[in-house]
Amino acid sequence: MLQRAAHLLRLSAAFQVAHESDVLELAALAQFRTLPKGEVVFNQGEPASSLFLVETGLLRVSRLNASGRELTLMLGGPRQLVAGVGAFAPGAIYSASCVALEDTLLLALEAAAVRQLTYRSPALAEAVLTYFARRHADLLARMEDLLFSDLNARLAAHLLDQPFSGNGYALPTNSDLAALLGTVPELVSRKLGEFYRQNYIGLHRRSVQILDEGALRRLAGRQGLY
Amino acid sequence: MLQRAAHLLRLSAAFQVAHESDVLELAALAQFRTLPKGEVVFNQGEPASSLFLVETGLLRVSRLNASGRELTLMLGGPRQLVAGVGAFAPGAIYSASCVALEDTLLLALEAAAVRQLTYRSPALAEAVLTYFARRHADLLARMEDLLFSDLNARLAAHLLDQPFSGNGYALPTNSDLAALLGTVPELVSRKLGEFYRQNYIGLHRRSVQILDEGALRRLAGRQGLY
DNA sequence: CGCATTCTTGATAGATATCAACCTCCGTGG
DNA sequence: CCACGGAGGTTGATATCTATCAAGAATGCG
Repeated sequence: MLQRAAHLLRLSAAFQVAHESDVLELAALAQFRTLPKGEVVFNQGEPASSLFLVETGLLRVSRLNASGRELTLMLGGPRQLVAGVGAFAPGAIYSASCVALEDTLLLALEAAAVRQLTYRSPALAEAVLTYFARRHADLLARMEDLLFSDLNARLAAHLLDQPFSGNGYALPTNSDLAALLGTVPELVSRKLGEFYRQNYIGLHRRSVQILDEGALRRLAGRQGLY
Repeated sequence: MLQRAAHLLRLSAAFQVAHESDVLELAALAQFRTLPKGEVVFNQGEPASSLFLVETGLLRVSRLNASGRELTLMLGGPRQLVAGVGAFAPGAIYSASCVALEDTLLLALEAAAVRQLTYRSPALAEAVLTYFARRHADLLARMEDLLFSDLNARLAAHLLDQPFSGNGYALPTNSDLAALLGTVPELVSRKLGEFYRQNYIGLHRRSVQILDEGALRRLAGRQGLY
């Protein structure tokens, strides 16, 4: 179990370059946990007691705003760290909520312990600081995208970024897509319909295939994000 | 000079809780620099060789997007750190540009040296990590605000957040305000006009006074940001 | 005083959000 | 096996907000 935890830690982008002894110390503090689909991992505003590394499954981190709209900040799949920044926040309060979108197996690390270890180990501090800086840059890019590109561009970019394994990408619900793209379900439905009618995509039973990649790239107008 | 640098470092939010010996080491690496108003400090995409601590004056950090719109990410006044996150970015590339909005006196710290020091000193690592986490949370709040509140709310919040020292807040140009609020100059002009006509604010020669704080708070619909 | 920048304002276009109605699909239980 | 119910999807009508373009007015600086 400890070996498995160490293995997962070594694979993660956040801890990748940390020293081996740090990895082992982290692994000793870690606990595997299984979550059924739909389970809440943490809620915005709660004390940030843990951070999480996904082994298998998928987590969604999102913020719910006052008027009921939801914005998905990140999807955490295998090897991804969730609540990494939150665990270092002053006051250590989660600034978003997290739910399992699928049955998920994850490694939970106690936030306070990780903080102490990180402060003391140069290699770990380097890994974590670099990870934070990257997340910051990603967030800036995302913000700019949400602010300055229109929904056609965001949806096109999202579709292009899906790994089209075999035949088609199974769409999440329109609500979920809307939360990812920063809009509402109705507009997702409309835009998907438009793309379909213009033969940019094939669409059958919530399974999408890209038919005209050039057109989508033109709409996206930039390198992929999401 | 070294004492002055150390003093400034101790006052900054980012390095505040660091150990005294770290402060002295940082101070030894630091150089004061004076910039005339309008001077470019760095440009997006350049190698991030330095980070900056403002002693007096004002810096603007902003991103210019493909279609020519500008978004101001932060204003760095006295005691504030600029490019702190960028200096730790993988590849160490500035992810935004920075200009002096006023004549500015700042302390320049060599990024590579700061990184090394930060990795090695637990107290400094803690200060910097905490600072990063706070910036991350701030950025999330800003993003949500730009996405989900309308311009009335953003402008009202901005006005409420100004320190109304004595009689009135001297507005920056409409372009500058637009970059702060994520919109275009014309709309800033219109909204300011509306607020004035409804007697929410007094407006004379680019100097604003709040006349109806309640109305502005209602528009803002939340605690201040900006 | 004249020039250049910025500000203001109207007209208009376009994108996004909202509300409501209806439809489709799918699983469940009678 | 079929009927039912509910969640999610689609679509139209409409409102609102934001952006754009262009012209003229105000302002400040040399």
